[in-house]
Amino acid sequence: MDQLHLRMDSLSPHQHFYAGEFRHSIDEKNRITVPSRWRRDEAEEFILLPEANHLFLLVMSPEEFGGMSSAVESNQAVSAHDRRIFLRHLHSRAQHGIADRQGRLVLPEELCRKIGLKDEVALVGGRGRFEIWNLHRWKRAHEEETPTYQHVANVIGL
Amino acid sequence: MDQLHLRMDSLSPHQHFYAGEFRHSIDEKNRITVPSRWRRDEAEEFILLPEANHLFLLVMSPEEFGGMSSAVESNQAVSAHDRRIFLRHLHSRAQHGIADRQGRLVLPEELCRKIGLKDEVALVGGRGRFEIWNLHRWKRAHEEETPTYQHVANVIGL
DNA sequence: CCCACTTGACCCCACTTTTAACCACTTCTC
DNA sequence: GAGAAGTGGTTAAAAGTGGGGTCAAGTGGG
Repeated sequence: MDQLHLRMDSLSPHQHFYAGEFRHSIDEKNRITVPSRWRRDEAEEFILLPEANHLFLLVMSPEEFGGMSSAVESNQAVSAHDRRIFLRHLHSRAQHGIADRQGRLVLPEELCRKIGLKDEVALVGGRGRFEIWNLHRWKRAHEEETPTYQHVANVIGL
Repeated sequence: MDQLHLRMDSLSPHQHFYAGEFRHSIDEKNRITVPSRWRRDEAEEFILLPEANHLFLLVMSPEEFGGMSSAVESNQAVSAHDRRIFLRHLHSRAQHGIADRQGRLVLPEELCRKIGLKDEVALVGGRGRFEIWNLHRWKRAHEEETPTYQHVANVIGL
């Protein structure tokens, strides 16, 4: 199983970097502006992937997602059965998202409800992907619960 | 035969994937609308392949099916006899399906009955193909499998 | 063997709902 | 102060859905 971890970490060497943390508001139509520094071209396309227990929303490029998918698919450390199940979950949880010309991403209603994205949210940079958190939850995880965050971070490999 | 499964999982040389899970209704004429994001071009042609024990219906492009077929054919890990049997099953189970101009796919009556596709169904994305499930069965399967997903997900770092 | 009738597939039209494109204004940054 | 970034709201287009009409293939009877 450790090989899987290694594989995911090393998959896209050319990966785009999203640096920093932004606090934006999400409007009544569940739109959120992607920070201008994180945009690459107009009419940008993203894949939205809620974290397993709806702690935050992962946002990445389709290429990144494709790489993730094929990394799982070709990983021989896990049984074929488990890979099938996992791939099904991965793809079924993922959603398409397209930014408008103002650089805003429209998030599905259901996703926002489950993750608790309303009013103020935090956009947290990462490698190849960034995360959208409920602001209060982010503050808690980041500032107050640093050890727990550290632990999660280690698992995630940030 | 397990090697064959392995092989089928790892083919898809092209990167096209269907992201997300849609809950649509199937009408009285057994028509189901393919989500617009999943459509490639007008008058689209699909291959319908019921899963071995009628758990769900696999839908894919003819090219994908061709690739699947030839991958089985050229797999040297399985005896020629087994390959012949498997190929015969594969081709006998497969059916043609064409979408109308509204993007709806008409499913054969018998297939719907066997798989239990009526009223509400779930369209589950995948790599190079998507699946059509009876909604209740999908919910059950999805929830039951979650622990396994959690396990793998933690390792991968989602 | 041909004709009439039945059945079912397919195509198109009309309506409803959802989505995304666009415009205008405010705020922030340099 | 100017330009870029972010926000709010309206409008137009596309997606989804239901139903009806038409044509073709299949079937049975004369």
